[in-house]
Amino acid sequence: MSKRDQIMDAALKLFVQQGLQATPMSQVAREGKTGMGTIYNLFPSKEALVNAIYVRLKEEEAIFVFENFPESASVRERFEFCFGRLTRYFLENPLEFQFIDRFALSPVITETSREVGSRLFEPVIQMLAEGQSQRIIKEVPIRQLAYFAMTGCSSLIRLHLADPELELEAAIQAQLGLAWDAIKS
Amino acid sequence: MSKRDQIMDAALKLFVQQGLQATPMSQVAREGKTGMGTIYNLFPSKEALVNAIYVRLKEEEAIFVFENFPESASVRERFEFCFGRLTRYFLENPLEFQFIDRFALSPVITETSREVGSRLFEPVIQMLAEGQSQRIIKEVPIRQLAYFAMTGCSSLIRLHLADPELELEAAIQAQLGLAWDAIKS
Amino acid sequence: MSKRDQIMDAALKLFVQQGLQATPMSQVAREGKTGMGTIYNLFPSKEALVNAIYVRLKEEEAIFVFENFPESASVRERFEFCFGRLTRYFLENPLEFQFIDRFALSPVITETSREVGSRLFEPVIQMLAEGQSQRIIKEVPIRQLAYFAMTGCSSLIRLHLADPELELEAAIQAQLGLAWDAIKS
Amino acid sequence: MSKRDQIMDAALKLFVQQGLQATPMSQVAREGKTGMGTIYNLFPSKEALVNAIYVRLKEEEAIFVFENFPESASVRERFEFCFGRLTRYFLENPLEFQFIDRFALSPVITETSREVGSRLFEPVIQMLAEGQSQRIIKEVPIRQLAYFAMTGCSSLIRLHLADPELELEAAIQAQLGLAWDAIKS
DNA sequence: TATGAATGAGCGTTCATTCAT
DNA sequence: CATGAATGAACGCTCATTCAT
Repeated sequence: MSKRDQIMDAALKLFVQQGLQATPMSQVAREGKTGMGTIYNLFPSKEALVNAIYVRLKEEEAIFVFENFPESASVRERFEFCFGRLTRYFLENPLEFQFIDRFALSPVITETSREVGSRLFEPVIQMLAEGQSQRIIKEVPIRQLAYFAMTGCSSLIRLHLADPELELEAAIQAQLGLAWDAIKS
Repeated sequence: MSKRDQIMDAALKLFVQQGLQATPMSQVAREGKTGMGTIYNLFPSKEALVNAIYVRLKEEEAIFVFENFPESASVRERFEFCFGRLTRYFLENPLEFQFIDRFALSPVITETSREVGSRLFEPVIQMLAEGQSQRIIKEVPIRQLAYFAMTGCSSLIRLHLADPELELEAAIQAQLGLAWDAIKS
Repeated sequence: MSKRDQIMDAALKLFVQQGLQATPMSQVAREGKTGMGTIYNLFPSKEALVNAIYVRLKEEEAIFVFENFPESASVRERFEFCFGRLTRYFLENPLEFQFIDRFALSPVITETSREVGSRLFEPVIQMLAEGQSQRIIKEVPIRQLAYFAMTGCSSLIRLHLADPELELEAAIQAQLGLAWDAIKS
Repeated sequence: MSKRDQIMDAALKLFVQQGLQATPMSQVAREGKTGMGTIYNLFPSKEALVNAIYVRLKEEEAIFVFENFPESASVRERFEFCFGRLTRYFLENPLEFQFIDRFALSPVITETSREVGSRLFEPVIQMLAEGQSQRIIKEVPIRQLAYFAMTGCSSLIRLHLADPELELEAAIQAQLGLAWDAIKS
């Protein structure tokens, strides 16, 4: 594994477990099995490291969610595909979820980084638009629909983190039902 | 206004605008028009101040949301009452919303403080349970329904903060529709 | 008991038990059952309080040591009288001993305060001078003799504080023997 | 000279000249020609620095006092050797003397550090025991004798610090005479 | 390129002192 | 006179960042 990845992985774990400011760069170096200098050769600052992790996570998320995306399937099928994938991705990668959930809105994440995150929405937006033109989806501003569905998705993962006993498979199906019923017209 | 309130108000504003760690206690003192010592006479540490603000906001939120709550109205009416109030409260108090939204999951907020926040859910949980026994609400674990609806509510406020142009009155109505359609059976 | 004495007694105890800088004036006020303001009405500063205690202790010490001093007894008898009294005084007043032992050389004690302490030496010096002219005492600079005998006296009390098991009456007699044999010609 | 030594030397001087609490760590850094961080890389806290200095001084003292110690010489000769060396060591190293004299009994010096100091006594204790079995030394508890002689030794150095005019060589000889006459039977 | 010892600005916190009551 | 809430300068300590090796 590259030094770069070692550092990002160590930092991801520590930032989530301890918080951003409670994690000194020296600890990131130790856990990442590198020296301080190496980190600063690869990332100009702590803030840059945080942003690099954010962007990488968003990219991985997008890749996972849209891999084998059935472009020509029905709106309903596409909706369930991508929200199902998203939910599963975060359930299996709790560190990644928590990082995004907790730091996305923090001022350390720059506008530029946040824009990368928006890319993910594009196919969703398009799908919802198509659903609206087919009169399958409610006539509500698309971004409002998208936000609503995606934060609904986060809520399940937070619930799971708070209570790991939860019967997951059923919960995921139920959650997709809630989200779809919310937006379908 | 009491010193205590001056300090909490100044801190709330600064913490949201600049972030927790980017706000030195000396700045809180200056904005709160007190000396550092006064803060530390009232709050044992910075962390305690953050938690005190969190708890106060949660209490104010609960008071606002459940004031004149129509206990004997229909489930649908009660649902719209409290989610409508919650949405309006946060739309009118963006600082309060952002503080809760951003710091609730941070490790500085103690479990004890978080429990205060849960109190707020109780009447909502009860309302949903009643709806389920009347077969108006889906047969999905109640906490899942509650989380889903409440984070859906936050999503509108985040949307509004990102894009203040949004036509609010219509959006609130739409949002209540989304949430209700999600959970009704 | 006067406020002044309450404060000095509380401060004496706390300063010895915790150290000077580890004892806030607020704690002195609390233990002395007064307010902060009262302390500052009676003593202009913390330093002044420390010095006032030092001077009072030195005066009490002198009074105790020279009470009923047998002015016309032999040099040997006077020697044993005053060193015996000094030893006993500090053995019975360990707080007082520790305060003087530990803070006398600290820079908080002013030259002026220290001079008060020297008064105590005068009759001792005079006694030693008389002993020298009678050829009973060694021909060594008198201050050297006096210092030697007095610090020897402290050593027994430190020993007692470190090991309270010590058989005291015998130790005091032995100590007087050591000191006398040291200085006698 | 190592950073560690630079820091300890600067701190020794400042602590003696100004007192412990009157010396900020920032001043130690400045005088020691290092940054604050370097101090805290080498010593976990100010207290640890004080203790490290104490232990180092005690070790240096022991080395100086017992170098070329005539193990097989007479008790009298050994007595004069080590008390003579001790006296000279402190007369030549007044900073070192004052540090030990003033802080040894302060609560910042831990029990652990103090124990290091006691090592120094061992050969002295043994020598006195030997003297007692030869009936040269008084039948008084050995620790009492040792304490008496050693604090007697300090008294000369304090006298010298108070009055640097003192004719030293004669005073040292006189002092050894006082101490020996005190303890010999 | 990789390292980690060195740096010092900046923070949270304390506490001697004041002064309105 | 007695009080103690209010003050803010000053301290111990941390940690992001640099740079000589």
